[in-house]
Amino acid sequence: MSAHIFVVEDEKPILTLLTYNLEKEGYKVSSSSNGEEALSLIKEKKPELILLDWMLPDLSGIKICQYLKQDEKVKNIPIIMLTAKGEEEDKVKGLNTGAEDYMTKPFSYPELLARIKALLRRVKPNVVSDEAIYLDLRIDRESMKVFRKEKEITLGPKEYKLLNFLIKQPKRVYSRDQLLEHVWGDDINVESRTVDVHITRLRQAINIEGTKPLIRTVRSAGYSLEN
Amino acid sequence: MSAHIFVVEDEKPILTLLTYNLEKEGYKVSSSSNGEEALSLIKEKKPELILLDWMLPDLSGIKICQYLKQDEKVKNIPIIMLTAKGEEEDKVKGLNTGAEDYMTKPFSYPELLARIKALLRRVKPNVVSDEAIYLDLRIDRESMKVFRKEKEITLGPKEYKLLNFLIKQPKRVYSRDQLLEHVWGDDINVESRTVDVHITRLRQAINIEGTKPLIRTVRSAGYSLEN
DNA sequence: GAGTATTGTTACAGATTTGTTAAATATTGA
DNA sequence: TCAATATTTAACAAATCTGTAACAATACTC
Repeated sequence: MSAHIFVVEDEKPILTLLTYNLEKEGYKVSSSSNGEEALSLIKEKKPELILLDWMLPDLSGIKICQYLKQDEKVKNIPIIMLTAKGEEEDKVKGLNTGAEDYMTKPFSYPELLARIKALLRRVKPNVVSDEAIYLDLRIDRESMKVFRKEKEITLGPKEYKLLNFLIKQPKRVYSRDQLLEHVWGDDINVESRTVDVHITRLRQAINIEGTKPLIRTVRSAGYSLEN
Repeated sequence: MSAHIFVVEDEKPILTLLTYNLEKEGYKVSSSSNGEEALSLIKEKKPELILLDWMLPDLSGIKICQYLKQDEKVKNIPIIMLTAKGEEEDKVKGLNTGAEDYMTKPFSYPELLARIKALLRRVKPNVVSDEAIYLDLRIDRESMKVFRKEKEITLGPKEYKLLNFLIKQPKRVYSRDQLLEHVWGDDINVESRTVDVHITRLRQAINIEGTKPLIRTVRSAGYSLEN
C-alpha cells in the first residue's frame, strides 16, 4: 500500500526519530545501524527508497552507496544521503557515488519528507499511491477511484479523504475530533457535527445493494470502518 | 505494567492538569518545574517517556533535550516537546534536537495522549497495550470492543468507562465516590446510588452463559472487578 | 428472628447523542 | 462572472443512554 523506506543510521535517537515520523506518514520502515547488515537487508527487502547515513561504524555510507549502485537488482533504488556537516566536497562525492539526493544534519524534517516524496514520485510514481482494500471495498489511489464489489462508487473530495483515513486502520475507532484534525486538517473552525453529515453521505455512497454497512458508530466515541 | 512518564513543566496549572490526566490514564507520573532538577531526576528515574516544556525558567527545554540525547543512559527515552506557539522553525529545531514528537499549546489532551501511546508503543511495545485483559474478559481499546470468552459484548458508554476503570486494578475495591469521580468526572451532581444501577447493567452485560460473575460487591465499601 | 442498613433491580422520564434532510454558504471551473 | 459542486450549518426526528425513584432482596446487628 505505501512505500517501504530503509534507513541506515547508527545514531539511535535519529533513527528513532526518523522511524517514528516516517511511519506516522504511512511508510513502512526498516532499518539497520550497521553497514554490512544493511547491504544484505536491502538486497533482500528491496525497499523503494534508502536513507543512508554518511558515517557508520564499519562500512562508510559512501561505500554502501557504491556497492548498491553496482548491483543490478537494487541499483535503481533512490538513495538520500545524510551527513553531519554540509561540506560542499562531501556533497559532490555523495552525488557522484550515485546518491539521488543529499541532506545535511541537523536537517529540517519537513524538508526531508518533501524530498522523500519527490523521489518516490519520480522513481515509482505508482508506489506512493496505490491500493487500499478492506473487505469488498477498494480504493485505487492512483486513479482516485473507489470500488465496492468491483462496482465503482462516486465520492466527493471530503468523503474520499474521510474514507482514506478510516481505512488506514480499519476497526479502530476515531473520535470526531481526530477525524476533523486528520481529514479537515488546519481548518479547525468546523463543528464536530459536520463529521456526522459526511459520514452519512459516505455511508450512502458505499452502501450498495447486497452489502453490509461498513461504518460503525460508537456512541459517544466516534466512528470506525468495520463490517 | 504501566509506563512511567516524566513531565518537565513550570506552569503549575498545566502540570497539575497533565499529572492528573496521565495518572487517571494509569501512568505513573513524576515531574519537575526546574530544568536542572529535571535532568538529574530523569537520569535517576529513567522514565519511559518525557514531556518537556519548551520554556523553562533556568535551562531551556531545548537544552535539556540536547543534554539528554547526549547521555547514553537516557538518550533513548522518547521526548515530546510542548511549546507555546507552533512556529515551523521551532518545530524543526525541536525535532533536530532529538525530540521524538512535538505539541503546541494549547494542545488537545486526547491528541497528546494518542501520541504518548504511539511513542510508548514504539519504544516499549508491551507496556501500553491497547488491550486490557482480566481472566476471560478482554477490552480492545482501539476498536472499543469488549469480549467475554471471545464473544463480543455490547456496552453503553458509561458501562464501558466503568469497566475500563475497574480493570485497571482488578481486585481493588473502589468506593462509589471514587467511581463517580473517575468515571463520571466533572458531573458531580449525581447520587452515589447511580453507580449501583450502572454496576447492575454492567454485570448483566458481561455475564454470559457459563461464566462466573466478575464484579464483587464489598458491603459498605464499594465494588471491584474480581471473580 | 426482628429490625435496620445496604444493595439489587426495574421502569420510566428526561437528557444526550446520532441520523438525516434541507437550506445556506463557500468553492471551483468554465 | 455564472453555474455547478461541495461544504457547513441548522433543525428536527429517532435512537440510545442516564439518573432517579420505588420497591425487592439480601446482609448485618443485636
